[in-house]
Amino acid sequence: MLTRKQYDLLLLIDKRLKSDGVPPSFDEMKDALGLKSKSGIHRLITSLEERRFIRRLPHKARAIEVVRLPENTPEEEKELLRNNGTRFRMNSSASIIADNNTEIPLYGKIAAGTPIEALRDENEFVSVPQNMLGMGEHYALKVEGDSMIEAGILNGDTVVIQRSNSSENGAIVVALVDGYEVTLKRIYCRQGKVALEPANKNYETKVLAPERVAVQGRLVGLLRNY
Amino acid sequence: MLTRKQYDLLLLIDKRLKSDGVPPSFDEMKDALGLKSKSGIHRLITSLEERRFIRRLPHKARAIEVVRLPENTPEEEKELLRNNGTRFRMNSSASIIADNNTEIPLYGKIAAGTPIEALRDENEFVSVPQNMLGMGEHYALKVEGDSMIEAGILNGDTVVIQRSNSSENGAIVVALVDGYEVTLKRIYCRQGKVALEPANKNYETKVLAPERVAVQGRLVGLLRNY
DNA sequence: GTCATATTGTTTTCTGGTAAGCATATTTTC
DNA sequence: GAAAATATGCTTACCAGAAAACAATATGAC
Repeated sequence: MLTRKQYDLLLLIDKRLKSDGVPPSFDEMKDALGLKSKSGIHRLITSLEERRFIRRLPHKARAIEVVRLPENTPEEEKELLRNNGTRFRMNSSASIIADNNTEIPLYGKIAAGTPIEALRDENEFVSVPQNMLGMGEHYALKVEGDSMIEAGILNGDTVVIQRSNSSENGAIVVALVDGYEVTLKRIYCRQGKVALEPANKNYETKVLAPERVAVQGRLVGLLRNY
Repeated sequence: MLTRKQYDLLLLIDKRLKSDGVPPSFDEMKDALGLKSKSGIHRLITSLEERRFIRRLPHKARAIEVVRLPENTPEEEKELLRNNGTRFRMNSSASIIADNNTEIPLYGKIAAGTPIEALRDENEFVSVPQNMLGMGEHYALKVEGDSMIEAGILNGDTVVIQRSNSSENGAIVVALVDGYEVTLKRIYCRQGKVALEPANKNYETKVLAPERVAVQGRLVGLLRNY
């Protein structure tokens, strides 16, 4: 996940945050890593941000925050981290990864009849209360259209999806039909067929052969802003 | 996240709050940081407010509150903070967990026709994505009943309310009627009367004299778990 | 009205972050 | 093993923001 330099820099920032409370400036990082210019640091920082190990405010001095540390931190280092903050361990070290990972990627929009727009590389994220997340991988989609309006899912809502290939009967899922059309629908299995049922009288339930339908995830949460 | 000055000032305010119960004035802060003018303090305070470390009331003397402390306060200082006072610990540790999720109090349930159950002292909290919150104070309510179902607000949903006494026409608000009945409704002002309109054909719009209705807050967000 | 507190403005200085260009390792891929 | 992609190193230059100082108002408290 990280290169040596990126990793070293991340640990440095984390260390400094814990010892001083203030993150190092680019110049200080430059010195600490033994570089002669800041631009290298700039690129490392950019990578770390892209990979969501740190978060920052653009154009602000020392506006860096460590979001998480890499999982594979060597044992000795982990030991160190652990001893650094026994009581407040929740915010230090890798435990963050497990329970506090509250940002999930926003993959795009979903609407009846149109495929998801591929936004994945744009690196957009949505923050979600962690109690909304269960096990496994989650992502978010923006709902477009009114096909699920009777289930209280409105145009513009953000839905939280747990990645999964299976589904219980009657669950609301993200389903891929014929490999290109993605919809958010209630799913039922009836006599060897799969029914995708919208929650809007103006739309029709589609009954399809199981081969044509691939479940991509299960609806686990919904967020709406007014 | 913070520069040295910002960080020092934040700790100073926190310390004074805990030892005296009263935040320092601008002048006192100026002296404590060894500045020769208050304007610097003003700017530091502004940055701290921007970054949501403190909250303040405009035009009020010493109206500063510490919302949270930086994630990576050095251990010794944290130790101090822990021993000094529990006052703000809930808040700070809560937001430490996940910077992007703030915890707001869950005051109880709200339903057409029945008052909010007072849960306030039970100290229940709900975590919400920070981008759902605007300025001011927020709280959460659990929706009971189906009176707003056509607005996509279902039984069991959690609504996020921004405390406020006023409202725009057509907004969904928490309204207190005759001092005892609390409902979540769309509000309209018509010819000197106030209309509280449910989003369900089976319920009726109430038209009341303005004196009988007190707006308690404005709907700003909604959370649902499946 | 007076005093203490807050807000706003301007200027200057300096630190810190951004950016582009080019060179050099290092890793990946075929 | 060579080509390609990625990561890193270094330089220079530029610009934005942080900070300090001083001044002038505005506002709330009493």
